[in-house]
Amino acid sequence: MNNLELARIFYEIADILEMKEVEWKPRAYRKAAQAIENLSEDVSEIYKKSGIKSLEEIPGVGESIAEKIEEFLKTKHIKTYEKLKRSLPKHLTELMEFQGLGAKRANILYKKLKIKSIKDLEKAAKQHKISKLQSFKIKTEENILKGIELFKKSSQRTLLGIALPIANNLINELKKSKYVNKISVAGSLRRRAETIGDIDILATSSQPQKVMDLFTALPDVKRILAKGSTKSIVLLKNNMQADIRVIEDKSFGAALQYFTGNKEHNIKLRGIAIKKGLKLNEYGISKKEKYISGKTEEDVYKTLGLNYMDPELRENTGEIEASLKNKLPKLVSLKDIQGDFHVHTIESDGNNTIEEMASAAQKLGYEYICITDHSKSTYIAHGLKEDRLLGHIKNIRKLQKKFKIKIFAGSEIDILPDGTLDYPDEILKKLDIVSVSVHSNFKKQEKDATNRIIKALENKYVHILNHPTNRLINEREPLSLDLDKIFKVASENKKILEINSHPNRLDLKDVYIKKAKEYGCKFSISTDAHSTNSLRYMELGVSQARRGWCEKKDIVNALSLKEIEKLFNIK
DNA sequence: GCCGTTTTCGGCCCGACTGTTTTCAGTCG
Repeated sequence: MNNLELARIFYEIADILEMKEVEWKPRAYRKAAQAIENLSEDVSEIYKKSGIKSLEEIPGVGESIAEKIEEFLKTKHIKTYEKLKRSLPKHLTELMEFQGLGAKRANILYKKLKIKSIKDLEKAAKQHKISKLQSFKIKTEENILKGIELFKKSSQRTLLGIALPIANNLINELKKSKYVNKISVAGSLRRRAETIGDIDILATSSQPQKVMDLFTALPDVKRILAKGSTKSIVLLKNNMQADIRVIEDKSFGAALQYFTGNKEHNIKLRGIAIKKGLKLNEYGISKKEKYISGKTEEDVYKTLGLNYMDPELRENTGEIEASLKNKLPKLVSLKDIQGDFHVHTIESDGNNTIEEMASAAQKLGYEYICITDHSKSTYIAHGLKEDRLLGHIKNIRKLQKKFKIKIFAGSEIDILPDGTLDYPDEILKKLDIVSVSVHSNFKKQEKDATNRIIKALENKYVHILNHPTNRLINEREPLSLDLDKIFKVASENKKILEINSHPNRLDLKDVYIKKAKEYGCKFSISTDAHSTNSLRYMELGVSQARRGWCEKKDIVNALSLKEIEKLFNIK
């Protein structure tokens, strides 16, 4: 749990140094912060291996930052940081988070008007003090006032599951135009990050201006934030920002690569290009001003001596190195998925019947589905007591006769605070597939919380651990867990970890999936659907599995029905 | 402050848009 705190500190150090007009260091601190943020292992674990030396192996971390990490691990403080913080007013770096204000202009505002926070900024703008400054005119003041309204509303990133359909809608609208040739989403959305800052769209056209007009007039648009000849930015009605960029056909691949990012991935690619005497930008790869390639992303990677890599991998977490060694994973895809192991019905807190869920799953082309209603302790969700569960199982067996799709009888069983399960073993024996979840006592200390889950995983009837960390994105912190220990136990006991596809959950999350995979764990990608519509969340879970470098062989519900029956010993 | 198959010193991604501007700096992604 040190990584996020350290990343935050290093980002702030970067901001403070930038305010002080220190050159280059801010970039170094940001690079290190980003690397630490994306680690799949806690820095304390890395430090345990061989101290400062192993810390320096983190890309972007050198001697000085490694020492600061050590200091933090030992004392929970970093003296340089405390000192830097004291040298500026408390909230000053908050100004840099404001759209349109960077270090330079924030600094001017502070020096000339003593503006130290967003609150001060709002006050000064309302009193028209800003437009009186020599280097700030009326337009800036207006933009600040507009920006404040937005700043209050939308400090949170949007869930992937919400942004994706909105973006698809925008793209479908634009596709209708004869002026739009090729079009795609780019950015973090194309990489299928769990949350999205803004929607990036890339298109090709011989008439970019027409596309700008079209885009800024779409029905979802609330306000135009910028409109140029090849690039525009709008604010959507749901307060998300959407950007479009239009280029020529011959640059589509290069631009798509460029705008998909992420930033660190791109910087590394450009480094590779430079070493080969090439220049890489959004228009293509060139040598001495002469265009070489850029029509497709495949061309771009090939020219750089790399294999094509799926967007979900492009986070500069080893994919470029893997590509150079021809060791990129062949990622699992939605069409590999043969069934869903986690769905609810009206018997507990779902909205549809067993028949409706089974029939919807059959329509998706699945071979099997597992009905997993809640166990008795989740009384809020009408969890089933033993007698009701036995009746439920009987009902499932009876309904099977009406369906081609295999309906497994399962249950989402509570792991009680002491690690025992909500049903006794005699009941578990009667279920085809046993999956277990934590639904209470979220605040336990790491040791207790970890032991609670490990005890459940050691039950020989348990097959799957659902939403392992129990986080809700933007809402609830994950359980405090020693995940290394849990992954180790899961792997040794051949227990399956769920990748929960619900937009709010996406749990396990990408970096932990990758880590668990290294421990040899297998995964089930499930929707936790409470209605037939939500079965479609599967693509979100698959995208996170892909971000965790999973191949078909890592995913249990990519197995055929026969293989599943063999795996779970179901007769 | 970091980094190295051009380098242990001297570089550090690069281009669009806005407005502070009329030839350029600041900010963003």
